[in-house]
Amino acid sequence: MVNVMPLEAMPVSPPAVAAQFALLADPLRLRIVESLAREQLCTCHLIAITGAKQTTISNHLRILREADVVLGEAEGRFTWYRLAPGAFAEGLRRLQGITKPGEATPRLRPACAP
Amino acid sequence: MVNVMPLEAMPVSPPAVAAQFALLADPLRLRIVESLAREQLCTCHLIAITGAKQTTISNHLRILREADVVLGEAEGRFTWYRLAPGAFAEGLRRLQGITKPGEATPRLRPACAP
DNA sequence: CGCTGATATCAAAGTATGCTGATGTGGGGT
DNA sequence: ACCCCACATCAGCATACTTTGATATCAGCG
Repeated sequence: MVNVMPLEAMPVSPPAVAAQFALLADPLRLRIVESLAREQLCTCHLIAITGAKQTTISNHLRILREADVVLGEAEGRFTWYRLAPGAFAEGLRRLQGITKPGEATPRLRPACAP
Repeated sequence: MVNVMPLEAMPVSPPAVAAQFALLADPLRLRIVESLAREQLCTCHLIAITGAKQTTISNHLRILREADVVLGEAEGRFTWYRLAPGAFAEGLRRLQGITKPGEATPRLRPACAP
């Protein structure tokens, strides 16, 4: 038996989720992701939007591509990028779990007897 | 005139939001935050839960404290930590904006005429 | 067919980040 | 008063990350 748990129910280990947040932890990469969430764009657009150098943009796009959160489709001389479906879904779920409680956090255990 | 925009409506610049995601970008820090989202804990609990060294935990708690996402309350020899109210709220909003569309991303502009 | 523009890749450099060991502090129990 | 425990701080090290300039690729156009 390898794994009978449905994908959605399978817990994602902290390292994997942290890696998703790490993708959003850079200001420039965050702007790229937020831009691609609105519309498809090619590299040159992102260069114009962000004001960053071509090499820098290309680098971040590779990072996002290798993390499977953006998809690049070569079309002639251009490469159109868009957000991968379901990208950051797990990160969103975890963040909702963190923020949700809202109420005062309970103190469930006595001081220091792990 | 200085600023008449209500706090909730004021846009948060990418660097500030990226900094929030950066707090969650480390696996250990993510575990700490998720633990504190459930219940108040003191340093020794987090040491036991995570298996990390005291110094490491203390370091991350200082980072989280200085970012105003956790609150520490000294009580005798112990320091009880809890998530600050409203912590990561802006990060959550931005992530919802990124994930929300769901549908296929439109291609709004022509190739490269910024 | 050679040139230009869009983009990817690579190596170098500077900076930031996390972990660790040593050390300081301060409360509580004996 | 003394000692132990919970916790914080600091400096050093190793590693990872971002940016940049140089260079390669590759499609379309004259």
